[in-house]
Amino acid sequence: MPELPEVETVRRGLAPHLEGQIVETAIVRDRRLRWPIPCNLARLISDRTVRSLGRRGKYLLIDCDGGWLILHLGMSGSLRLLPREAAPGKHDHFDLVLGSGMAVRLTDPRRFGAVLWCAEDPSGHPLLSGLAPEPLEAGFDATWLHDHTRGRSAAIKTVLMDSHTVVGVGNIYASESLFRAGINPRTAAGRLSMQRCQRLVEAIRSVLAEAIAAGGSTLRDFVGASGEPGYFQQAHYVYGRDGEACRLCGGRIRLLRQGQRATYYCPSCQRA
DNA sequence: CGCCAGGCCTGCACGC
DNA sequence: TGCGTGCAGGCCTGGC
Repeated sequence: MPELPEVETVRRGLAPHLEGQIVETAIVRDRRLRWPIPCNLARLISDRTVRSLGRRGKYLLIDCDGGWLILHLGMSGSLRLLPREAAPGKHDHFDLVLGSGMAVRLTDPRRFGAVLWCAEDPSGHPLLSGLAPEPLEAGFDATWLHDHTRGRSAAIKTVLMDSHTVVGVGNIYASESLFRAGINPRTAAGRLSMQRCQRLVEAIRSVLAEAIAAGGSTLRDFVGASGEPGYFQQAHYVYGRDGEACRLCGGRIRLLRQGQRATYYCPSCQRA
């Protein structure tokens, strides 16, 4: 479920509870995630101190002072902070038990998430080394997007969701960003002008930044027993609004299928 | 029951 | 033959 704003919200919510904490141990209840959780993870991570909680794309990176824990939430993952003795539920596959008496618990019904250990700087890890720039950092700009898309006939919506183009833009924010930029999702990526690349970069940045800001309002509930952190309501312009009226022009929002993923767009506001 | 779901890696087929 | 490219498959459970 989580896209970049949700992952960033989780990061911000957890960071103050993790940084400086000793990891007493890790509890693995079900290793079968996207890749198996390493058997020896508890031994690798026990007694280390968390230096910082970072993020690269949708990956959370826990710097454990001599090793990094890489977390990914997949489609259905969530992390909660709760008392370490709290009884685990059916899909609570992993706990990081902290010296504070709390635990960070991974819940993931579909098990598309990941918990991996990396002994070296994870920027060189195979999963991270080829990733595109961060959308909210300087490396992602119109020049990059323009250069990166030259000669490509694939639809811009598909290209946006490719982590070699920009990280963190999932299905929801791809549709929302293209709407904000006024670009039809089927437009061939290679045919976007520099000006339209500029508009799209700005749209992606603002959509993500607003979603993160909205997520911030849920942080106060992060430690709550009922908390489902990382999920927050956002007023979408197109996503999930098939057949409804466009908030700008009143026309019908349409549903399209691209690469087996749903794309929502307004045919009159978004031109090729 | 079938279909759908916010991710993302892998492998295959294709065209140059 | 080798590359870039673009699909489709696969991993899972839960909800409608």
